[in-house]
Amino acid sequence: MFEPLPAKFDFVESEKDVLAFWERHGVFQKSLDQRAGAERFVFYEGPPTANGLPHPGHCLTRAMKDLFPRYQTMCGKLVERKAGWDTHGLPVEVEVCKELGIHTKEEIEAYGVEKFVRLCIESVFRYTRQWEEMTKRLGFWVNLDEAYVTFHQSYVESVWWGLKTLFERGLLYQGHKVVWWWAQGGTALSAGEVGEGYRTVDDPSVFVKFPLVDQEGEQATGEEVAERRANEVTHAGQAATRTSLLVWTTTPWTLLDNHFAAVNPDIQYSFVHDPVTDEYFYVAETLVETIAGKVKHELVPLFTCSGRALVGARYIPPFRDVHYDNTFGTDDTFGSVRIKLTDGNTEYVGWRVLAADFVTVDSGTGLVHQAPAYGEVDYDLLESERTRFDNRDVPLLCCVKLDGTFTSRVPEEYRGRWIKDCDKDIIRDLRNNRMTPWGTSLLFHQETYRHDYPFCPRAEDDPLIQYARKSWFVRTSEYKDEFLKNNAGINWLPEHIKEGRFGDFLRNNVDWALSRERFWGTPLPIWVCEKCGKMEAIGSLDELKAKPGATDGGMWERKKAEDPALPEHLQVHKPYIDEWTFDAPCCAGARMRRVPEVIDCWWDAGSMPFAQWGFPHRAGSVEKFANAFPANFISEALDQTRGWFYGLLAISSLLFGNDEVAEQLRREFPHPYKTCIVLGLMMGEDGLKMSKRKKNYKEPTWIFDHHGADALRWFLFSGQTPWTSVRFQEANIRDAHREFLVRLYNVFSFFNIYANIDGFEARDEGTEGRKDGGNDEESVACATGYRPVSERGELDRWIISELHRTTRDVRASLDRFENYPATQKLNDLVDALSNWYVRRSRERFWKSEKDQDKWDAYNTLYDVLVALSKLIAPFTPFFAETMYQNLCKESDGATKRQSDEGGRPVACSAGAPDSVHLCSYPVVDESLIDEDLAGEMALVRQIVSLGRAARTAAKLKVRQPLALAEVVLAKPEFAGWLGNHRELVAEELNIKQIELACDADQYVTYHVKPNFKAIGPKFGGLAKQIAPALAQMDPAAARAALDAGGISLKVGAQDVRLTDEDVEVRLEAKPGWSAAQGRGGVVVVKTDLTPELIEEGLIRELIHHVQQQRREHDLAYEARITLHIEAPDEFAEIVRRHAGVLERECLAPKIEYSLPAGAAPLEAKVEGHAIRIVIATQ
RNA sequence: GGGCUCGUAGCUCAGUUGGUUAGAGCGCGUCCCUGAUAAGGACGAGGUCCGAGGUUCGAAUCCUCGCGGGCCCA
Repeated sequence: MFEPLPAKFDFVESEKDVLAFWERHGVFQKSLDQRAGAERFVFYEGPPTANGLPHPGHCLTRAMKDLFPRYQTMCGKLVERKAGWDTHGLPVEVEVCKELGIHTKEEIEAYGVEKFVRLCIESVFRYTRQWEEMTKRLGFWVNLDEAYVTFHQSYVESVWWGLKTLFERGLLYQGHKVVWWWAQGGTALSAGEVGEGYRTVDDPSVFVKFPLVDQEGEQATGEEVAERRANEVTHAGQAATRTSLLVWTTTPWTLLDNHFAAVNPDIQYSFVHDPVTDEYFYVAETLVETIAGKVKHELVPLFTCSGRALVGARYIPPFRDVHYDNTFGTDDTFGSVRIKLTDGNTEYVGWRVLAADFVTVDSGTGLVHQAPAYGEVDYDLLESERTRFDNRDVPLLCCVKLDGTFTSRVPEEYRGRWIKDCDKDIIRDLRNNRMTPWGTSLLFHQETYRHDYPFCPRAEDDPLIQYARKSWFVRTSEYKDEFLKNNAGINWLPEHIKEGRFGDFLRNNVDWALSRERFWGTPLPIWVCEKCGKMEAIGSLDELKAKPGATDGGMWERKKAEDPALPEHLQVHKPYIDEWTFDAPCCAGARMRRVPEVIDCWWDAGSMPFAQWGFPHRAGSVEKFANAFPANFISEALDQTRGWFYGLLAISSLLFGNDEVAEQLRREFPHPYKTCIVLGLMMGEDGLKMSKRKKNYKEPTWIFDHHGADALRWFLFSGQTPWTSVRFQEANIRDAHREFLVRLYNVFSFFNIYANIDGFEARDEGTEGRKDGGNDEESVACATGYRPVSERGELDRWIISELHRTTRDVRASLDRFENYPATQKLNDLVDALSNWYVRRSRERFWKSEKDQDKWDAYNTLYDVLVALSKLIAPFTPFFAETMYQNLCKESDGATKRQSDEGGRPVACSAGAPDSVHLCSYPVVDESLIDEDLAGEMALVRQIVSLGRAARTAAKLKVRQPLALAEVVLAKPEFAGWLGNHRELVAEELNIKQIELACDADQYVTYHVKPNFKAIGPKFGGLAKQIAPALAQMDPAAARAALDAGGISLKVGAQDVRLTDEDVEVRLEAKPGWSAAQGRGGVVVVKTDLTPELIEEGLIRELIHHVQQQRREHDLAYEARITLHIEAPDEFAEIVRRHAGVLERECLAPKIEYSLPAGAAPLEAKVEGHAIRIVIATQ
């Protein structure tokens, strides 16, 4: 007996029961215990940033993270799944600030960093709870109880360990980074914030002369330079000394810190004469006319040279006086100082021309003023220039203070003023006061320029400026090649990420800007000597405390005493950690103090492979890490490419990619992940980003309550490839659910109903079991009427074969981490099961005899359903469990029947696992796959489909029996196949006889068409001409030739011989026949109706009405009835003749030809006969 | 502005190493079935595979350019 299924199955409610069942029996834990000691399949959880509520996109990520671990577990692997939470960073601070109604750093400090940080911790916990609920309800099995948390002391100390290692290897250094700086607020803004603040504004646009320094006496370097200088003299003679670079900028205030001018080495520059002032300029050749147009007078081009010929040229900057001091301990100008290069030569530190690829001729002059403190590309250029010098000694020129005002270094009129306010005065200065050595104004031209420029989103009137800040970096660029090598071995899905987005990012690697001038993050573990600046990295709190003279002044103890609830983890956070100082080893009496910065929280997340275990400080962490490194599989959405995916790879390559690593941890690339599935971003219903405000998606909890977790999961897995950026559509969830789960449920329910009616038992001790010859062990099949598949009928063998074909395909797909094709195969199997196997087998289940054929049907359907429950378990774990429990377990938990891995039954006493998730994933038994049978059945299904189309065309409904259909097959070998299944086709189409037409010329015309896939490679250019040549042949002759071994053709001058595989015979129905055509052939239906056929049709109609009545009366399926019928004599006569059919079909052993008194009859018209029916139970 | 990616039926999406009737589900139309039943099924209509060039015997598929959407970075 199987637990009867409710009339209305509630997927949502049943999922809650399943959740409780898993909880009660600790199934997740059992699934791990069961694999203790087994080979591991390592999974890393990318910690969600817990600063917002989860949305359906997060469900996709978590569903994917669940699917493959479940599958691998069922395949016998040990798959530990440690949850994690990303808890640090600006988003958390912003959230807290919103609640407090503050936003600047000063305001936070005024509020109190201690109080602020405690609010951050609380904020993090509030959201993790929502995430945990979603995680559980979705069925994502992950160990939440032992989740790693990035703010935990052990985690922070692991990160410190990594940073200390890198510091000691010289890979962690302090430098500058150009950020978008909000001067009035005194803080840098994140990219997101900057993006919000762009506005269109008019800025000054100035064209300024940078007079070239007479380089007489200097040695021109390179032929191109020498040629240029010779050309100058040729064209300008002595006047060549009156030459300037023409430079363009929209930020005049940055001119005070001009350091270089940049040209593109690969574009052409013109040397032009300005007849108005009688001086000479260099500008990009393509811009000469534009610029001449601006000043409304001619500029005469004299010769051109490449940018390369200008590189190295020295010039006088407009504000040379600003840096005209003893920066280098000399009294000379900045521009005439030469310092040592790494190659032993010397070079000027500034005010010369550099080559830079980023220079374009889109606007300006093709010569770009460089102020590295105020522009990212400018700064990068300085950085790359610095690598040429010993000690990278080139200074950064910066005469602007943090608050956006000029320092005292600049001319008096600008001192202390807001830089943007100075633009006008600077321009006036350039026009009126600042002159070239030959006495012309430095300002060549001035206008306004309309462009987008960012403002502070919190203070609309404050323009942001690019500004270089001191910052800590990890020298990742030195490991670029290692990164690329590592990446080369990673299995990326989709593949293009590897060389595309991710590969590009790696190839353009720049040093990781690690530090953040914020409060809530992992503190940078660098302590600095207050006297000499010597630095030291610390790897753990214990290490810190053990330092000579280490103390925090008793702060922690005091605070802890004040409030015992103070979380211990805060010991390693600001502001507490900042109190710790210790004796400087370098300078007597000096203390070591921590730098103020915290680090980028992406670094936290990227340290997760080792930090999740507290490596290397915690007991046992080294083993744990070694056991789970690298990961077989990770998966996150596309936006993580430069976030987590990069962080993991970079940190792992830096820390574990070299020979110094302990042998236990040494791994070949790739690490720390071998396969990475990159998910598409989920869009809202309107195709835009999901937004809580716009309500363009449904909350996960809403989906769970209305459709269920399985429905959502199946939609996510089967709706599209996972890297598609899918539009969230609620209707699609409902559809996916109906198409697959409801259909499967219907089959399951069908089995449940009839198995119980017929008393089919998976465990039937009353039936003598029989040995299973395929199993070595003393295994016994003990289901009702069990016999091996090979002895069962064709339909049974077919569906079992389909089951194993599907199993093979699904396993292959999942082994490749491809869920989408796997779901399609499963869908096909359920379709085949429901719409062919069950439909074709219904009679076998319904008939009253309990014969072998019936038991075969039950055993077959049972086996397929049990296997399906396991096959779908990783995808839809809830419904899989429901099916499994019902099919395989008594309600008391006893075992019904167990199969071994090959699907062969073993002794009942073996005991089935308690949960489908403790079972092994079905394995393929190749011996049960019959490819020929599969092909035949596919053809039969197609022929049936064509037959139905033909009937539809003739307007003959299936209830009306027909005498004959002719099937004309495209390929002769099909005939043998179809011949075996004639009865099946006949029955399905309700046509008495199916003929295979050999000579079918009366119904169809033949076409012989080339098979391009075959003839293309064979004949190349000739292929195109073969098609018309074939078409001209007499099709009959062509077919005859084919049978004789091949067609010989003359194509042009060439003789061509085509064999069987080179051509395809197509059929087309002739007009006038009720026929349908497909690739397999043509089906022609004889439409003549005989009186006998019409009579049968009438009976079918009658049966239809009787069955309708049974249903209306809600009769039990097996209830016997008496049929009362009142009909015209000729109709009653027909009924009498077919009483046997009625008895069988309607379970109506007794037929009365009068109506009982009092009953309200059904009145119907059957093909013109008015009849009245009453049914009564017996 | 740069990089990556996508553009296929009314909608949401597949489309295997380039091969000649380009698929699925939903929706729509016509109909069937009714012992799985507040289900199920059949058949049909619907496509210049974003546009333009190119490579090739052959292009939805490869290349170039353009248009439009998305993401990341400026």
